[in-house]
Amino acid sequence: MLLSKSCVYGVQAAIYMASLPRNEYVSIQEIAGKLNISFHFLTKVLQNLTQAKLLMSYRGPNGGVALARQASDISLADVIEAIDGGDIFKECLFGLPGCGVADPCPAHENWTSMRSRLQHLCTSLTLEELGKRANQLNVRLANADAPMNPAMLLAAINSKGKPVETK
Amino acid sequence: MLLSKSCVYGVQAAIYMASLPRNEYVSIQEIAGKLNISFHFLTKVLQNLTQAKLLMSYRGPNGGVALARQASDISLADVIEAIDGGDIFKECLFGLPGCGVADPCPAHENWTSMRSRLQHLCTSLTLEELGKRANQLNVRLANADAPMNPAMLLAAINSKGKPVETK
DNA sequence: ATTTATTCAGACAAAATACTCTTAATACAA
DNA sequence: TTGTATTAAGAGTATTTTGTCTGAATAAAT
Repeated sequence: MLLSKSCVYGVQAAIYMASLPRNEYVSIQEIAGKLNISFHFLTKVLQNLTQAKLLMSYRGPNGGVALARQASDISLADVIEAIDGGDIFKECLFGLPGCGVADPCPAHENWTSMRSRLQHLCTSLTLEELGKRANQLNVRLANADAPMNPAMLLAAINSKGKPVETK
Repeated sequence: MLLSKSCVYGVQAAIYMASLPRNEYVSIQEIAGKLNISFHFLTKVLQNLTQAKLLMSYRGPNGGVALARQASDISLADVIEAIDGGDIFKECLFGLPGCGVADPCPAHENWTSMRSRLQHLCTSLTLEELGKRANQLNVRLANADAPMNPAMLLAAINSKGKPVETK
């Protein structure tokens, strides 16, 4: 996979926070529950994001984490780099150290152009945009067995008359 | 990294074979030596390629492995899929199972277009092309501390009068 | 003050990946 | 027909990644 699992979790959590109506502290418990991720593991992952100043955290009752900047000012690339490091956008396809114009691998030209497209995509996708999309009907952030998003819940209520019972 | 190490080794070996003047059986010893890869590990990796009918193998003295089809008829994607599986070209950016038009993640649209570019690149890059490039001066297939490729050796001899001594 | 809810830090365990080694099977050569 | 060079198969080890757990630090509420 392109992104490590840690990285995916971090991205999902960041998008989840950006999808909320207001940027308030949310407990990692809540995020982990909504996204079906191990709480303790997510805690570790999000520490990377707070250390990178993408999140701010607050301890104690009603504490949690929140975006440290406007969602429109945090890119997908910011989150990815904070967790997996910036190498994704620099690395050789074959992982050869020093692969570059002076000393390229046979796929260098092709790969650098792919890579910069990828980087461009990730730097131009903001949490704001991703958060908006996450709120749309039939869009989901995590595994199918995770709780529905607000839009889906609302739709389910409206169409059925009463919400489906969950065990 | 996008590709597993096993996969990179397999790709490197395949390109190495395609870079040779004729498609003859080459011992895995030789390949592993030239590419600075553990012999036993490479053996395992290449077994995937022979099972996938991309390589043919022959045991006993003067045995080895060789491309099972013309280098122009084997794509980078063929090799990648034989080792890492075809999921690379199908997977969701976040690894969500079932992510698709009906049930997308927030990055679905952007990612599918990137992914298909990647797939197109890998299916259109043939071992023939990559092998040719590997034979060019200052192009290398593996780590810098691996032996030089034929073109580099030749150039070194011609420019210096005698080859550089290596410890 | 004490309890409670939270993040932070780090030890530990499990799983996946990468790598090593040994033995078997095969085929050539003397 | 015995030895030798090679791939095949699979057991075993090491490293990295993923995940779990426990305790400390912090801050609010009672």
